[in-house]
Amino acid sequence: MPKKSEGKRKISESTIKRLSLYYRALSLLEKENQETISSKELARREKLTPAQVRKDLSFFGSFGTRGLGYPVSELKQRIAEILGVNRVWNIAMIGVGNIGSALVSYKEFQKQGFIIKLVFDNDQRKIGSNHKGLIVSDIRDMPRLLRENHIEMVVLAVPAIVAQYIVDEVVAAGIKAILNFAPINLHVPPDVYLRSENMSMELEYLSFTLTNRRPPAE
Amino acid sequence: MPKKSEGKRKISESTIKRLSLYYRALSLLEKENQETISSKELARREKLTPAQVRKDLSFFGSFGTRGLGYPVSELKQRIAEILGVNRVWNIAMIGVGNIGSALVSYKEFQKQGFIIKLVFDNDQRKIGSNHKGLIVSDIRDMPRLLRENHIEMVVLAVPAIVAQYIVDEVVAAGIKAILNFAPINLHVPPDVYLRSENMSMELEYLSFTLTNRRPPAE
DNA sequence: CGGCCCATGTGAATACTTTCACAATAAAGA
DNA sequence: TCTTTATTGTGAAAGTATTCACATGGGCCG
Ligand SMILES: NC(=O)c1ccc[n+]([C@@H]2O[C@H](COP(=O)([O-])OP(=O)(O)OC[C@H]3O[C@@H](n4cnc5c(N)ncnc54)[C@H](O)[C@@H]3O)[C@@H](O)[C@H]2O)c1
Ligand SMILES: NC(=O)c1ccc[n+]([C@@H]2O[C@H](COP(=O)([O-])OP(=O)(O)OC[C@H]3O[C@@H](n4cnc5c(N)ncnc54)[C@H](O)[C@@H]3O)[C@@H](O)[C@H]2O)c1
Repeated sequence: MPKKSEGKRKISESTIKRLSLYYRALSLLEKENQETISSKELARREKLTPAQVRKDLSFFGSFGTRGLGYPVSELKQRIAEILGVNRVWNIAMIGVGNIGSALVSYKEFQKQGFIIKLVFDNDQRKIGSNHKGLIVSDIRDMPRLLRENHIEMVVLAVPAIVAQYIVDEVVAAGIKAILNFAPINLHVPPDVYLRSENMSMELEYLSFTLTNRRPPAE
Repeated sequence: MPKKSEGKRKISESTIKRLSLYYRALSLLEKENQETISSKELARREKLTPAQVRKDLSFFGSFGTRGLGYPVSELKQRIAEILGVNRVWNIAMIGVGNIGSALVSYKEFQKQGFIIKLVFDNDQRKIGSNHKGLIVSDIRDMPRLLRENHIEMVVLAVPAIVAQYIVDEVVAAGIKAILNFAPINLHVPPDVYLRSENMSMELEYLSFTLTNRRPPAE
């Protein structure tokens, strides 16, 4: 019997990220009609250890069969439930510039159930224009439109200088989950979940490793 | 005396990422003409603990003055050296679609010393066209052009299905650092540094937290 | 239907990261 | 010059995450 709805299971960030990896791997395996997969093979594909895979899954229950492995479709379905991706999420994009447009054009999000229903900007030339089937709304109508459209997540693609201001408005409108692309440290109340993508940080990470890598064996 | 060039100092991924945060914070402080900053204040700005800040910096030397704090400009300069961003890095973008174009248009990378010198595609309609002052090159000329232009990092913005193939070519051309945007697990030799940005994973993380958050106090 | 095989599930051990707590010490003011 | 004050730098402690290692038990073959 799966031991769900227990006390305060504290799941680590790394475990959640790995669940995303497992989910992606299982989706591929399902397409290939593979019926079961062992922790060993799943670990190999994602460059992890078999124990790591089993431990991660064990936080949520016992999904495998000893001697056999995990049933691909069933495990995929269970992870979808855990991640909350067995449903549709309505999303609003704020800022339809370079990165905002690229994200709106990206059809994969929609396939995964992340539906961009609204896009906002404050540029009069953009408001009212058609972006991949979506009419750009005026940022001033945001609070009302977010509520009317049952938006639960917001993606922020505005200049860093206005990002905190916009976040405050988004929070005031009752949104609890924000994905931010502006390279700035944003402040939100504790009940609002904020994740930031920072591409410069990744480039700096590469810069660090290239700069500090062990010199090639002499 | 700073204890650099010691044995096998193993710096953790989290420490390196925080160095990026400190660097960004120090750049802002420098603009505001602030001369010194304490670990306490730096920690407050980046939502960390003062001990964390001091410990991170202590891996690389002693940069502060007891009773006073750290000299802003000097510390910024030292972190730039540690991260390897006190210089210019030549970058090639592969794939000039939605996301590739957005990144090429982004002027901040250039300001930080990450210079996109070449862009590649395999679409005949795109090859030869002008993208923000850069002529799109034919992917078939990649190995030669990467070498001729002293490219040291490659950003990958091609469809997932061709990503492994392109990575193999990039590795064969001698590149040791790759930033990948395709949502797929790429395999590279151990001396090649690969980082991946996965936006779906961040959305799934938000989905997880919204789904599993403690219910509002009753 | 009995026994062997194999991979799970999980406590315990290990490894890694963060925080604590305080001695050391530079600056500033008396 | 001496005292006070503030903040660093760092071992040691506490807290997390990962890996080990093996008992457990379902599947399958004979
Ligand atoms: N383009 C990239 O590749 C890239 C990479 C990393 C980070 N970023 C970050 O993403 C953000 C957007 O970058 P971009 O290149 O798309 O910039 P951009 O200037 O092309 O787009 C920003 C958009 O936000 C809109 N905007 C400005 N103020 C607004 C407001 N108050 N309300 C609503 N909309 C407003 C602008 O009209 C514009 O359409 C920036 O913070 C940038 O630093 C971009
Ligand atoms: N657009 C987004 O917002 C977004 C978000 C997350 C991830 N991604 C990922 O980034 C990658 C690119 O996405 P996109 O939306 O820009 O796709 P896109 O189709 O707009 O662009 C891909 C580009 O790569 C080029 N290309 C294809 N095969 C090539 C080859 N063999 N050699 C050189 N160039 C080749 C295409 O001609 C095209 O210009 C994809 O892997 C996608 O999953 C995109």
